[in-house]
Order: sequence, then C-alpha cells, then structure tokens
Amino acid sequence: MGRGKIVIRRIDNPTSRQVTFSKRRNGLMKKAKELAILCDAEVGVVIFSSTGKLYDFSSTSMKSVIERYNKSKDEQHQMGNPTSEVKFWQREAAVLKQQLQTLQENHRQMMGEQLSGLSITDLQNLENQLEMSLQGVRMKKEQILMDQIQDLNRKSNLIHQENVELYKKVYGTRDVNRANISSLLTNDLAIREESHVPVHLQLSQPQQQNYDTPARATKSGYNFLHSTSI
Amino acid sequence: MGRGKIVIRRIDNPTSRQVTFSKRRNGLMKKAKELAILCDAEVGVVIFSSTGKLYDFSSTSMKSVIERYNKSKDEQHQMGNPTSEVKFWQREAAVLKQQLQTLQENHRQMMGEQLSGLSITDLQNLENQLEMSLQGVRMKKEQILMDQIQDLNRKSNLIHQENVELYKKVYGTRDVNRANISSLLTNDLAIREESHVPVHLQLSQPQQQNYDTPARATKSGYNFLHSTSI
DNA sequence: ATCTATTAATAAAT
DNA sequence: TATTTATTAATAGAT
Repeated sequence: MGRGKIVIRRIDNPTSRQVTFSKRRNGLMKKAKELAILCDAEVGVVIFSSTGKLYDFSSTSMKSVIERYNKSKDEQHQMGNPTSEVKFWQREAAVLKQQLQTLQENHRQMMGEQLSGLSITDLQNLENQLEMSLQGVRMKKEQILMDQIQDLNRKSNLIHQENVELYKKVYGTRDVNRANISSLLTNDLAIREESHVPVHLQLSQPQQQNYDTPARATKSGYNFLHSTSI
Repeated sequence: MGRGKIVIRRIDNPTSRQVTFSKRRNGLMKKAKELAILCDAEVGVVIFSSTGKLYDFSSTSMKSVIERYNKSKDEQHQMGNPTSEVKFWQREAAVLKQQLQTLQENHRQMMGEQLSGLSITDLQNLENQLEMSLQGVRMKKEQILMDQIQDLNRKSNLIHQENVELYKKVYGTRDVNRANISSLLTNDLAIREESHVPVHLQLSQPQQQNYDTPARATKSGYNFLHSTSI
C-alpha cells in the first residue's frame, strides 16, 4: 500500500525506519481508536520506539485497561508489588536467557556448525540464506573499493592539475620539448577505472589525425590539457 | 476501504459489530506486529470486546510491556524500594540484554544486513566465514542425501535379491526365457546416483552399439545383473 | 468463510 | 517534518 511492496522485516536504514515508525504508529493508533468506537471495545496500545520513547493510546484509561488485563489474566496486581518484583526480574532474565540460547543456536548454524538436527529443507534454506548474505557482503565490499578508487582518481586529477600549473609557472609560455611534457604528465599516479571515472590525460601529436572508430574516439586527438573533472 | 464508505461511530447491528470487530481486531494485531518488526519497537495491544472477551498482542511479553510502561510513566517508582535482590536481577537482565544485542548485531551482519560500520578487512573476514559456513552446510546436506541414497540402494538390493529368490521358487532351475527375467528385474525401484554410488541395473541390447563420448561410457552396455554393493 | 469493489494506508519521492 | 502521489493493503458488504 505504498509506491512499492515491502517485506515485513526490520528496516535497516535508520532514517527510513524512523519515518515508517512515525507513519505506522499513527496508523495503528487510528485503527485502535476506530475499533474501540465502531465495536464498543476497550482498547489499549503501548508502543516503545527503538530509542525507548513511549507512545500510548487507550480508549478509556491505560490504568483501567492494565488493571482489567491483569484481572482477566488472573495475575492479581503482581506488578508494582515489591515481592513479585524479584519474580518479574527473574522471569525477565529467564526470557532473555531463552532468547540468547535460541539466537546462539541459530548463530552456530549460520557458522556452519551444529547442523545435526536440521532437515534437508532446513539446510537448503540455510544455504540460500548464506548465499544471500555472501552476496550482500560482497556488494558492500565492492562498493567500498569502488568508492576508494573514485576518491583516488579525484585526488589524482587534482594532483595532475597542480602539476600542470606548476609546469606553467616553471616554463611559462616558452616552446618546450614535447617529450618532456608527455613523460612528466604520464608518470603521474593516474588510476584509470574505465567504466565509471572518465580520466583521460593523454597527449598526442596535432598532426597525427584522428581516424579512430567512432566508439573509441577522443582516445587520441589534440586533447592537450583536456581532463574531465569528476 | 470496503464496498462503501463508513462513518466511525458505534455499529448498532450486533452481528455486523461482531463481524467488524473480528476483522478489525485481526487487522490491528497484524499492524502492531508489523510495526514491531519493521521499526524494531516494543508493542503491546490489549483489546476487550463488548462482551468482555480479552484479546492481546505483544511483540515481547505483555508483562514486560506493562512493566516498562509503568516505569516509563512514573519515574519515582524507579528505585522506590532498592532491594538488593531486585538490583541483582536487574543487573542480570541488563547483562543478558547486552549480550543479546551484541549477538543480534553479529547475526544481522551474518545475514548480510547492517554492514555499514564494517571495514574492508571486516567484510573480507565475514565473506570468508560465510563461505566456510556455506561449505559446511553443503557438506552436511550432501552427506544426508548420500545417506538416503545409500539406504535406498541397500533396500533396493534386498528387494532385488528377494525377487531373485522368489523367481527361483516359482520357476525352479528350469531354463527360462531371458526377457522375462529382465523385465522382472528392471521394474525394480532401482535408484541411480551417477557419481558416487555405482548402481547399474540397466539392461540394453547388445547389438545396439555404444557410440557415446568416452566420458559418458558405461551408460549403455550389457550390464545384466551387475550391481555393485555398497 | 470467501469473494471483490472500493476505500484507506502508506512507500517513495519531494 | 510535512505533502504528494502511485501503489498496495484492508475491509464493507455481498454471498
């Protein structure tokens, strides 16, 4: 029910997650309100954001809802009672221990260990998951490497331009041996990354006419000092 | 969002109200669940129908939600009665929560998610780990499949021998038409697993010469009753 | 319960 | 954060 379909899993991007949280929280509150009114029900909703902020709705009062809940659950006013507070934290610890154990087992399986209890289907799912993970990791790695290359190219370009400026300052407009220029320029630490970063610092003879195929044009030609900025 | 628009007011008709309650209650629960998952929030929903029946949802546990709610509401309650035992369990829970969080982050990274903070080296290590895991999982899977095949082959062999015995009992030692034997034998549940378990119960015409490529030799041939035991 | 025409929610863009 | 818009999801009413 948006521009695209989404799968219900934790939103990785914190900004998107916050935006979605805000929208869906409002949606949930509205639905809760409507349900209470339309169907004459007593409804309470409590939401803690991932940052720990509390949001709540109650068609009557939260106190009433919680008391009724406790009564209904036959858990007579345990909360807030000092004796049962210990019990609460014990249970809390037990729940967390259980979660930890589950996650640890899961983790071991993702490490390719402790696979004994798994069926072929389980193993196939695990294999698929690992392949997906691997793909994600590799994409991320390549992205970082590409970024680094791009950055190096940018720096290389800057250094090159600096060199050109320095060259001008040293030799002014005097006629100079071309071989020197070219060697000076081509010995730069120019990193070429063909597909994404168009850096072409070549120098060629003006007389040497350009008969390249159209696709590879501008590879040679009178391109002295022509360098595409990024 | 239905066949017609409705206004949000108590539905008078008890049947319609009940139907709508049921539908919208499910909708609300679903939304609450989604919010908790998508946005990593702790969500609790309590609903009492007009007939007093309780329905509830909580992304963690209702106790946890209510306790957190109460704490969040009145900060005085925090250390009202700082029994050492309470403190102990609180610390215990805090430690477990920390472990859980660490493991969860780790787990997400193994799922190929949340890779933002990782260096190239981290990513390379992760990639290697995932490859190792994948190898482990695949080996386990293949082992299970091989075991199954072996088992099937064993059973197949037993059945085959049984058939031979039965055949002897029926026909004694009389000279018999080979075609009968062969049809009897080739209708067995013979499982073929080319690379590892050499079971070849095929029967072919001797006249039909074999012009297969060398690599695929032995695919046809006069292999009557040749079955390698495992 | 199941089916759809219709409205409502919301994901993505801005 | 708020608004807009294209699209999906929820559901009202019918069966």
